Amino acid sequence: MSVTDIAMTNVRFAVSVHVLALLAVTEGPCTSEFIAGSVSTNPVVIRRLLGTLQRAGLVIGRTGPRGGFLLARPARDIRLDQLHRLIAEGNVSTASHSPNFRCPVGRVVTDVVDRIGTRAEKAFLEALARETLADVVRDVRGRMESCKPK
Amino acid sequence: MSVTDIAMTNVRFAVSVHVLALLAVTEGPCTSEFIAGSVSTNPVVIRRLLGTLQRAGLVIGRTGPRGGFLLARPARDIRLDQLHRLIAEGNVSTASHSPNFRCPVGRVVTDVVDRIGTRAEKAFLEALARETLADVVRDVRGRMESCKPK
DNA sequence: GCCATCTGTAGCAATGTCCGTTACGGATAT
DNA sequence: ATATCCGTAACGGACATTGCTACAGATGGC
Repeated sequence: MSVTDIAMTNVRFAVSVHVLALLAVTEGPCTSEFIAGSVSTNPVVIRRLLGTLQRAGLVIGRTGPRGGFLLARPARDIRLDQLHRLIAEGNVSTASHSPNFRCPVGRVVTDVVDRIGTRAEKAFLEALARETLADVVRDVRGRMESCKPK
Repeated sequence: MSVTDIAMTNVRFAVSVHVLALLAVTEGPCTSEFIAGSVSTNPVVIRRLLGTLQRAGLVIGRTGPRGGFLLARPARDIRLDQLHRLIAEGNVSTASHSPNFRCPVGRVVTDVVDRIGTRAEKAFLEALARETLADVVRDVRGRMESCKPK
């Protein structure tokens, strides 16, 4: 994704960061209803999103009373580029079209566009890879302190 | 852009690169119908897209017989990041949601996500900025030579 | 001046994606 | 046992984008 597009897709990334930070800050498991309250959405939306993260091994969902979601690993072992790859799968920034192959330009332009997009997307993900969830949590905690109503 | 295509959103960037390369390679003005033939789409779609590029000063559209579209500047003066900014306006990678501000995490997480997205988007655009339309055209010409049916 | 050519744009149907919601089955602490 | 909570299917609505028709306006060639 990327920068290119991502209208709604990016909301999913933002929500994912939000939820993971919430799980890191909170002690004990968080129910989808509690999380949905913080995100301002529906619990099912949260369960759907965290289902993806659970299959990737980032969180654990437990059913039953006292259940909810927990981080599956320490925050410093979750890199933001991994998260973005999970969430934005398929929404590459340089999605390409299907030109007319009988035109000499159309026949080759797809490869050129792919090369450009791959390079830019790599730079995007490398920037995300420089930060982990632990960095995010540190930032969140710092801002929570400084705006505490007291 | 057929029905089976995956991400529709970023196709506009790919088509823009395609069209600009076509304009650079072709001598004289190109009609929207000719361009649409190369892109495999409808002439109106081309006119809509090139309308945006025209307002940004990248191309010139001339009405009437012998009319069509021309590049408004030399290819080396069109950087790909400018093009992407034009096309993907609004679809920034930093799209964020609207959390519950009564939650201490929700209250601050938007700023954190914005910071992350801005940084990654900057890296994306800087990668694009390293290339101009002239580089694209050189690449296209090279590939046209090597796959010429002869 | 007349006319054929082309852009510029509005309007509309079709398509696809994502979200929010309801509903229900299954798992599990107590 | 039972209340709690996840997992998932299903459905409607909101929204974006594309493809298309139609027509007004500009313009070069005769």
